[in-house]
Amino acid sequence: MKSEPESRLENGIDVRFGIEDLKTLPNQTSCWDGVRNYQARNFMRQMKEGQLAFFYHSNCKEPGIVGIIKIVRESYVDHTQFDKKDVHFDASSKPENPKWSMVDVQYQRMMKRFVPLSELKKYHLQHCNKGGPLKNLALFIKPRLSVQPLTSEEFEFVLSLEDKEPL
DNA sequence: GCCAACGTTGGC
DNA sequence: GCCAACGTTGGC
Repeated sequence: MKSEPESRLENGIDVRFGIEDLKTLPNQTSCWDGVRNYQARNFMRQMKEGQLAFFYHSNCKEPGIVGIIKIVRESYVDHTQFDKKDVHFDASSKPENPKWSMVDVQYQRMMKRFVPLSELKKYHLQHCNKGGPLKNLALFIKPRLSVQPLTSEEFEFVLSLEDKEPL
């Protein structure tokens, strides 16, 4: 799940939400609002309580995976779509038939070390040539998707990188 | 700031 | 249903 850790104004509103921001919230829990892409929404709708996800920092100096979060509430209506003052207000969505959903996530822990996009990319290229778990990682196959799935094999491999030396 | 790789919109 | 024009994401 991607989010921007650096302050940036969108319609005069700061859209920053890094893992440090999640940590400071009550229960270290937050709704994952503002997703306005159907594929990303559908992936969130498939999420089950208790599942883990990587927290990915995007659109920043050092993009990559910073930590692990857990789905603590399954998909429900994203209220920000009806809020005219919200950055992600959607005039085309009606309360009787809401378009957008969100889940709640809770901070679990930081990665033992930051796993940068550049490193994931190296493994991806390696695996495309010689075969390996990151061959079809959605991060590269479906760029620009803010919520994307990993197979358990992909998840375990990425997780194992925190115990390896940076590539 | 640039721009590639998408997704969305809307005319026809 | 096609597709041109436009908007967004996000790395660089």
